[in-house]
Amino acid sequence: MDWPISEVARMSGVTARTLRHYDETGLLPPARIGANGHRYYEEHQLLLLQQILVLRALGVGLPEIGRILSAQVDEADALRGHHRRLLAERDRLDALAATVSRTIAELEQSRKDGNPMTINRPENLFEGVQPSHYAENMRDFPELAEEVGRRAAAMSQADAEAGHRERTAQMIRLAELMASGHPAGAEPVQAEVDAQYRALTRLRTVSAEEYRAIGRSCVDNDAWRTAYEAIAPGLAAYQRDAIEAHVTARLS
Amino acid sequence: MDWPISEVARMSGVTARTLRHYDETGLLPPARIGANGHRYYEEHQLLLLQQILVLRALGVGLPEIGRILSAQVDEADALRGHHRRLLAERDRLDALAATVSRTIAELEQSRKDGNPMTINRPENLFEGVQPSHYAENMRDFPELAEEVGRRAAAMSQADAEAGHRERTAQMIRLAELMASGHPAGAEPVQAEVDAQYRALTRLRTVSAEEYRAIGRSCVDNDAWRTAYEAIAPGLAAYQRDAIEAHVTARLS
DNA sequence: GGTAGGAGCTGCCGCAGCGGCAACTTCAAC
DNA sequence: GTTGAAGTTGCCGCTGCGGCAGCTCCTACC
Repeated sequence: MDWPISEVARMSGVTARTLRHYDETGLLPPARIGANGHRYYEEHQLLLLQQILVLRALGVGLPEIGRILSAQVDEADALRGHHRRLLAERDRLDALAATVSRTIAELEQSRKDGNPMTINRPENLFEGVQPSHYAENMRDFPELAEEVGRRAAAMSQADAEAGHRERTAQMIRLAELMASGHPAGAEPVQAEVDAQYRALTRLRTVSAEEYRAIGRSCVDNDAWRTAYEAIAPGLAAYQRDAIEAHVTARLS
Repeated sequence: MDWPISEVARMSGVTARTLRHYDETGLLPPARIGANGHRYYEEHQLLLLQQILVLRALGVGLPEIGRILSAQVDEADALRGHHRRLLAERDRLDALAATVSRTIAELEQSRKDGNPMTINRPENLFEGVQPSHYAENMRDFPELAEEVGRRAAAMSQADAEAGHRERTAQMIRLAELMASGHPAGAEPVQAEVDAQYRALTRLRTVSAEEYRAIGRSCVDNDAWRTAYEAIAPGLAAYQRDAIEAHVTARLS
């Protein structure tokens, strides 16, 4: 069973032009090419196309998609990965919708009050806008990521939201300490980090060297750094230094 | 209270380059420009930027975004519109995730069976991939759209899914009638359309002329036509003709 | 008062991912 | 045998920025 290009275009919703483009660039060659030069696709190509479109919907670039598909050993495993990422992206949109909802409420409130609308925490206007672009967040700590993933799957929606709010609150407390001039090694900062560390060890034992690596990731990992810097400039490095100091002072 | 470009970039997560680009193209000029040429943004600009980023996340092009923002009378109303579209987009991702999930199941089933994986309905591989790109679907029938929207909001997740499946089943039955050679005016086709029409009138009274217009929309409205054509080529026109015949034969 | 570093500015070039032609061939059907 | 739909290969163009270079500015420190 094979299909000509127009049928594949109809079934998948992409244009024939796009399919030709994917052939030209080597991303998705057809199963065979007729003596007349026409392209014919089989089931395997449809499965590949599905993956391509899913990844594209997640904002992955075509060259990167090509690498993922060619490096792929188990198709079902790969699909499970895509599935996870789709759900994460869905949650991001959910968060974005919640942000918009909050903005509406603030807008109406200020309209009722008559004051000209003053935004208290402008950062909050943009929660959920960061494009996830195939978040390979925790690739440096695969086991930890797995553990966290398993816990997250078991959590309810409300629990997940509460967790997220708590982490944000932690970051804001840290930002305030930074703004008020405390060096990273100062007592109140170290108390915060200690609380963070103990929350982490409740999940799993973390060695001093591992914790130091996590601290470095606050700056080195793109996604994490962005999250910190969105709260306040320099916060990522501040968190890293605070962890550094904590490890030196209390874990060695 | 105003912020320099780097602060806005940090808070919103976009680059300063992007903000300059939005100024150059007139999409988002800063609140004021200092004597030194530096750009400064105030709260109103942050609110506009939020809308720009939300719309961009929905796949709306920058020129279109510009038109929407300038045509906007009530900010809160506009935000409510964006909010609805965000939720719709989230649901699309949900559908896509479900499709992937189903593919995984089929893949594992065929692996257990040992047969080389045969796809029964290849179309099903691609449910949810059509980019919604600011679906202005029912703009031709604003009242009907509103009614449907209100019902949809009151429905549970399961109800909504069931409704979607039923509509898909209708389309497939129609496609089979078309494939077996029945003309659009033939009895079994007309029976289908009659059932559709009666389901519609249960929601709201629909005049003959209105129903004819809905029929034309199956072909003229991009989103609807795509949905029909994804099932079978020519199905959109077939549905339109069937409605046309139904109106002529039974509603006049 | 010099100067070093960071942030801002204005160009300008380039790239990804196609869309939209044009010009030609092929296929299926009547 | 003709005709209309569907296929092919090019090539040009667009969008939405990223990434420079080259310059100005401001602040801070010595």
